[in-house]
Amino acid sequence: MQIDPLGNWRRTHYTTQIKPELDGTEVIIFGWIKEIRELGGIRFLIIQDREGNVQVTVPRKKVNKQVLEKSEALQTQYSVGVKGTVKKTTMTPRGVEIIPNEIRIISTAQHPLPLDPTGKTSAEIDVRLDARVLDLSREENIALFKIEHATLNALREFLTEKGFIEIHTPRIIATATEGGAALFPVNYFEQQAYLAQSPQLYKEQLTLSFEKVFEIGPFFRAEESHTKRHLSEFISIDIEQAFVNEEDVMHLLEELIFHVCQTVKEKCEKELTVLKHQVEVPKLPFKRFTYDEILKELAKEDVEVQWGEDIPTPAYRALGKLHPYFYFITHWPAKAKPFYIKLRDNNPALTEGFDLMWHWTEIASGGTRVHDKEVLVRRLQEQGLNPESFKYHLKVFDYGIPPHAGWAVGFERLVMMLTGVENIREVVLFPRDRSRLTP
RNA sequence: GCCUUGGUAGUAUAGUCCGGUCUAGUAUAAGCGGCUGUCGCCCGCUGGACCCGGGUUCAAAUCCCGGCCAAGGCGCCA
Repeated sequence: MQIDPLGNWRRTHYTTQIKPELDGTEVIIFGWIKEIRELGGIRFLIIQDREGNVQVTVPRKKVNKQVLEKSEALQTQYSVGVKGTVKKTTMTPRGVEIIPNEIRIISTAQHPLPLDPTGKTSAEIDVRLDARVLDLSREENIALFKIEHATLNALREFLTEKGFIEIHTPRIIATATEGGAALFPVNYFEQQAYLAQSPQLYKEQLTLSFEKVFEIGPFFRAEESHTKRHLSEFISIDIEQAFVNEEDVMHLLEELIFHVCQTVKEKCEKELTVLKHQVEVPKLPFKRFTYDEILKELAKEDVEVQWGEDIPTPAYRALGKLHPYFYFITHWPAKAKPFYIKLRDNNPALTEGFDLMWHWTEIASGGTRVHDKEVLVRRLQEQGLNPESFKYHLKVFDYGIPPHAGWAVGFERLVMMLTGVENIREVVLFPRDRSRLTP
């Protein structure tokens, strides 16, 4: 197969910009052959680019020899450039087609492809992830990741508007930041290091200088999880703010969720249609339930949870049926929250920590933090952690650390909510989980 | 890590319970041919598969054992 050079051809229009008003105009489009419908005397080519697709019509007896030969050599997934004349027509759904004057085959594809290029036969997630780049070229996936892009923009726009400064904390760390989740070890020259599980301690420290900070970035958990909502590498949206408490950051969080839902609903109408999904803009304020209230509700559903323990997944599923929307769970017991979460002044058995739930999935978690060094040391010990391992963190508390609060949102889980996708691996370009390290 | 289910052409599936006309069916993708208005085009033809190893049996895709792989659930965790 002779490959044509790109040469001096440059795209004049995306496929979606080909409109009936351009009737008679010569255009150059680039894209991939998604379908070929051959009717003998006439051949229809569906060319897809990242914006959509358009039909190129090749009437055998009316086109030149070059076009005829090239169109006969085409196979699905070939990358092509088409220079042609836009023709207004009533015979396509879009009301336009392109009659080619010249076709360049820029890149070929080896058949059989690992996935059905037309998408008529859908493949399983494992097969799709093995051929991920090809999978990502499906219009559903392009739509999905455009929504992710819009979500990220909306997040940054909102937090920046609220006066937060974007930061980047280290991914390579010396010790476990907060206990809890397992870490991936890394060889750091002659030292043992780990991949960060969260920016928690760093972002808290930075409230001393920048007061209001946020970070959007990947973190790593070496957990054995095998579920539709866990990854070994995931994106966390973290904020931390000085001189505020739990209530303030919960308010900020619900406003952020509202803003993101509204923005995506407005700006991604086309993408949501492709995904056959609707974003519901939630009503403010979100409902708030205390841990005790949740336990009582669960008891009514015959789901018993030992007071002080975390809520097990089946119990969350039951909760999701009772509350199919966003809601906060507050007043968590001290035992169920990490050492840096502040205990309530009037009842030290409870914390000023909260979770944001969407149906049965935990979307975010946060709270007021401990900013008293002595309390922090005591809390570390109570949770079986060695204060010596946290000496660099604790030192910062001698420099005038302000009272502060913050939260972290699981970005992929937020995107799942926005797109209606049920497997977290679908919303990650190249997901990492317990058994997947490639591609 | 534990539990459950599964592994059949490139993809998705039927067949597996109850072993034998299974020479393994179908759809889609691919190749060839036909067709001038398709839009999941249509029609005809062609090629393409039982995860690996062992066992039981006259006979194994099918039953048994071991392994590998996957999906999902649980725990962990966000």
